[in-house]
Amino acid sequence: MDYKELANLIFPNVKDSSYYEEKYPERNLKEGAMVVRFAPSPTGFVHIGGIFTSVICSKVAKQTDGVFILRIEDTDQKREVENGVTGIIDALKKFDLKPDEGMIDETNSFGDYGPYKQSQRKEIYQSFAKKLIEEKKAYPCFCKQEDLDNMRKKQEDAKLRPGYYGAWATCRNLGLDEIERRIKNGEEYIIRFKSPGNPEKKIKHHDVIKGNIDFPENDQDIVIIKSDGLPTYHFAHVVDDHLMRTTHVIRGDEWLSSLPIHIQLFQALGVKIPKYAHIAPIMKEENGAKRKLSKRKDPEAAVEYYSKEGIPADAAKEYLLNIANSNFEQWRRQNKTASIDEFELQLNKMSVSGALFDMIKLLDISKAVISRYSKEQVYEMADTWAKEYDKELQNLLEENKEYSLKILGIERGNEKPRKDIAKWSDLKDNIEYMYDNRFLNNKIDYVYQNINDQEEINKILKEYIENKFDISDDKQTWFNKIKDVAEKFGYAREVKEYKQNPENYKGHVGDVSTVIRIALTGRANTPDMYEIMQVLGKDSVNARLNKAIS
RNA sequence: GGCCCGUUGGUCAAGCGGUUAAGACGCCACCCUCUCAAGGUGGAAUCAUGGGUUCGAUUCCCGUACGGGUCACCA
Repeated sequence: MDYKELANLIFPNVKDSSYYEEKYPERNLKEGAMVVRFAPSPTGFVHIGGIFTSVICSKVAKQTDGVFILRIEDTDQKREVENGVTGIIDALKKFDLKPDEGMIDETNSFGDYGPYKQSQRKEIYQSFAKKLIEEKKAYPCFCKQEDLDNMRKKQEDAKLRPGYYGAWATCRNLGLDEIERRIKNGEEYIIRFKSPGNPEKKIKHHDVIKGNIDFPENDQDIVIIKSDGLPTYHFAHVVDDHLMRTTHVIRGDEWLSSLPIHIQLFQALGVKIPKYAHIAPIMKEENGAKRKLSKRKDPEAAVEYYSKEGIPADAAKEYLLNIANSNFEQWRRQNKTASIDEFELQLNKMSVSGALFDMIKLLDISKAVISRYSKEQVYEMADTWAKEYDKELQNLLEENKEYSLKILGIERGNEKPRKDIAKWSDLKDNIEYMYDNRFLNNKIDYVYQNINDQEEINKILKEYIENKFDISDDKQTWFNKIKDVAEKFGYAREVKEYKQNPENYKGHVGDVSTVIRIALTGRANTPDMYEIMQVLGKDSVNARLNKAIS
């Protein structure tokens, strides 16, 4: 028996690796085009870090006329969750991240380099594992978990580096006959890579984000094919990214330390090593300590959170882009209405260490993003959100769409649009009082401010509604009339006038307009009152002020 | 513990041997103003630490401290 026969004994029915090399040829792309992939596991929880990686991948692919692949890494069937792939696809859709190749549902994909789900690529991995066995670069290992545990214990007791390497790699030296006998005997085994590494030697690596890093060579005989026939991450990564002709592996930096393994595997296969960009995770501060955003502890780690709160996907993306390249903010200031597609992301400008997640900053960005939307866009997005999360808001918006649009249009589209909505869940409180059927039928708790004598208030409101208010006034006339009311009752027409000689007046026009505002809306702070009256209309203004008087 | 990586205001961060150490969020004050939001102006606030190298270190080197990652038939 020789190694070729051994390889045949282990993988009798797989194609030669050259078949796959031909099937998935070098891509014919223009110079500098980047082929990248987002490769999550379908474990049932889409982490914002995944969206972060995807945003970066998709951006970089688009910028270079490259390819953005969605590959599903489901080689661990124990952790897999039902509809996990669908969850990932839906999450990407929500953020408008469109892969150029990859999975489109639980089992189907599009693109010429598929399948894009690792469990469907079993034979491919086995083909390459077979090649390694033939070349004596991999071997079957019969060690049981128990054997490995014992070995580890001995190593620990002797204060040695743990692991399956060198002299500890007992199955490495098994004779062919023994291997054959044990396999034919039905013993369970896995395939290990026979590492040629020497930890005394260093390998040099240049990471696109992290820069130059030197590692000791790997000497662990890592598992490449598990007992269920599926590959481990390390092997799947190398085979897939080679066959998919990935140019840049963009992934979380928790992978950085296994890089020596990956490089070794690429070399053993005799194929080109892609460039790597290891991104730092998004962190969270807790009791003074930094840690990765955790799916168990931090609601904002879940993509679901953003949907629930009604934070627009655009806002989350801008925030993420801002974490990725801090010059994004500057670009945004100079290109206020441009699509983020026009921003050029640079991988090598990304931070080497993880940024703390800052909800306040996100919300600030979100306010700016929403302020740029047209009233129609706001309507559509808010309504879509409300359908799922807030029926009451949905009713409000839909019972009179034209009217709702008018409300949403207040102070929108100006030079300096309002920035008071950070998320759709804020909206109801922002617009609710504008609807007569709510406002007029509900009991309103008027909390007046500087002027709070009810008689005085009634005098002001009556004067205004009976003698002054005219819906057809232009803004200047409208405001002059409020000043008239102020003057009539002993309040300064101008705030400045009052501030100079406060003893001459009971107050100023601002106090008077506040009375009207509160009577009109039930609140002290609102957008521009003139616009509000215009939207409400004559009858509503009348009814509201009269309601406040009585 | 071994191996990697990192440390500039409260946060995100520019910076690449000589700078008054940008900018943004947040905070404070003022201005604008019919309220609020926005906007404008200004302010407080930073180079972890000890040694080198250098005419000169935030920047380069070494140590220390602190933080992060990783050491599976998980990805």
